[in-house]
Amino acid sequence: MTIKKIAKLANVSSATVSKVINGKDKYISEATRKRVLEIVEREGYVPNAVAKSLKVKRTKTLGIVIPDVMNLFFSELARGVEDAAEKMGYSIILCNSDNKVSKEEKYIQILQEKMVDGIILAASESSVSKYFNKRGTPMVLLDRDLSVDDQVGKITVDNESGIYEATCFLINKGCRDIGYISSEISSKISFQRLSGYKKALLDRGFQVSESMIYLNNYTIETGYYGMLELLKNNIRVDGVCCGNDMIAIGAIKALNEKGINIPTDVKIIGFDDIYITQYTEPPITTMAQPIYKMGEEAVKMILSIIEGKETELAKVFDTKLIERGTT
Amino acid sequence: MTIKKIAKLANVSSATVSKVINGKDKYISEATRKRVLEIVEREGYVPNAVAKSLKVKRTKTLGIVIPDVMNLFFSELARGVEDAAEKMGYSIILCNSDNKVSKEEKYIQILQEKMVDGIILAASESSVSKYFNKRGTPMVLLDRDLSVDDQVGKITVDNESGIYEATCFLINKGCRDIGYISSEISSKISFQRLSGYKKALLDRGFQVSESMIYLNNYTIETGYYGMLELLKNNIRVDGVCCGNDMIAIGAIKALNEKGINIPTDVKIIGFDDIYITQYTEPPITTMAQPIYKMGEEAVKMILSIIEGKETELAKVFDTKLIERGTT
DNA sequence: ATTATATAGGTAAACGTTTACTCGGTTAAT
DNA sequence: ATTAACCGAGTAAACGTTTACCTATATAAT
Repeated sequence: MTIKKIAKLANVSSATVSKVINGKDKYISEATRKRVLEIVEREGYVPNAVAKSLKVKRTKTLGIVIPDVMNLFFSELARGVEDAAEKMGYSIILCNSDNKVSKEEKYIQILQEKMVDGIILAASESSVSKYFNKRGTPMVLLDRDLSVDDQVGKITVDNESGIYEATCFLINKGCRDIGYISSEISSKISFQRLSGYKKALLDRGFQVSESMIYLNNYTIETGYYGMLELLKNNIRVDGVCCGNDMIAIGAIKALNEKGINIPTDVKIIGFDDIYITQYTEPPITTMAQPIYKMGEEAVKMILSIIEGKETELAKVFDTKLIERGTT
Repeated sequence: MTIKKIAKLANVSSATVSKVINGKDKYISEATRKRVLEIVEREGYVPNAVAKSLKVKRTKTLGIVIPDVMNLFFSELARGVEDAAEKMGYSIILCNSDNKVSKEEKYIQILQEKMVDGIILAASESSVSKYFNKRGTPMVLLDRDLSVDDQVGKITVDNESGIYEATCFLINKGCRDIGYISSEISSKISFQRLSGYKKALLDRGFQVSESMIYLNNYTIETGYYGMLELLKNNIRVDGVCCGNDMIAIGAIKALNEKGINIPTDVKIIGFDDIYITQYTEPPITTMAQPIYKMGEEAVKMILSIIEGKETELAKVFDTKLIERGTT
């Protein structure tokens, strides 16, 4: 069923059908309007959005590329994006980059070919600055900052001060030998977080010891092996600041296995506040990012760019301490 | 940049450009092929997939509608789907139904308008059988079975025998008072699971007590409050079979709070084997579904339907016991 | 010498919409 | 009575591809 066939059945032109379907029926009589609508209903007509998109040069579709939906942080981000997009009449194409620049680039190309109206990118850690935005598709960087020369929006969180506060919190709780487990500093956020940890230590009169720092990935495994490593290399460690909550989960597992009590013997603080942290044993104290909200903001920002509105291209959120059982 | 402009620059027809871009260059001289390709590269030409789709009536896009990506079960399903789709050159549009038929229907309509080549649906629990598949878009039901009259593919797991085995396992481990916490039986899977639990009890000479059964949702909260309820209503309970892993997580939290030891005092078994189960404290014993694989199979099946191949329209996987710390 | 086949490429319609523009007719204003 | 404004609807081009079909030349086969 096409608009033309509907038109024939209703004895009107395809223009008329188009108008009534799209509610541009100011100059359509109530009689024809009803008749057309009835036939549309009766015939089970489904509008062809791709034909429409070709004409109006707009797909009402957004692309989102994230490292991995199975990661709770990104699934919440994705959910925030999807919900906000849906409210505004947009669909989203989901792409998992696995933190690989090659996949990321490939996806961005495909999204541009599919003529998405905008791309929301949680860049892989080793992402380079330059994107061939050949089509000039509007883009906003989410969570992961990138020094990019194109005009792109940015939604971030203050990582350095977040980890700074987290570390200070551990110190205030009485920790004296505080370790740090996180990802390699191949990305800006990783650098900023490590920097926050070191700064806090120094500001409070502690020393930074490389044996107290374990860097690998933002994964549970890193937390697990990192904790083991810290325990092996140091006579004592009574607190550890984790680069994110996944790492905290892994660290807790390692401590549990070693029979080390949390929080009595060692205190743990995470970062992100993914929703599972409230259900672990013990529940994890963490520096919360407004994850879902950031997803929402990303679509607000990109829609604003798409609509050509005057837009503030950078929005940085604050983190917030959520104290639970691991401190 | 369009194919026509490229054609002009290369002094060939748009047909020729199209042919070289799509590799249908059997009858194109090496010279023109190179020239066209160079100009394409130089001009940063990006093919317009929506124009192509309109012509070839195929979008290389699949729709997936699931209750919620933030749920680890569905995010793994989604990941399996996305990976398999990507390998076959397909993109996916992600839709969260929140378990609501209204959203589900709305999304299916939109997906059809966007002319996706197929729809993979993890139906909401109260989904009704009939879908207005006006366009006749190929469809496969994933995880959630539905008695549907249209010709749709189905990927499922043997729920009844899965829970049956889980319950038997608890019995074999010495449990005598086994509770069951799960979702309302508003869906086929919920019915089958409850049925498996009851059957196991009866087959082994136990009685089914309604006070030992708590039904609500497939959520952590249900597990938490359900466990509390079971404890309140029964003199003793030494084992509980959970309708899924989220419920198990909630139940464990409740037990931990009550200072009841797992697995000594009460044993817990979950269902699904979402990846977080290995990292909880204690790690959760569960009946595993091949979640990721089921996602992959769903796209294999739908592509096979799309390509008009002779296809077995039902695939049911077995569950597998994974013994960990809660039993 | 004729015919067949392979090579290289062009023409133009079609995919299903939207929309600027046109065209009568009716009503209201001058 | 003329003009202006409003109604209701139709015409046809355009969006960017693909592809069936056509043309023309060169080579090979009979």
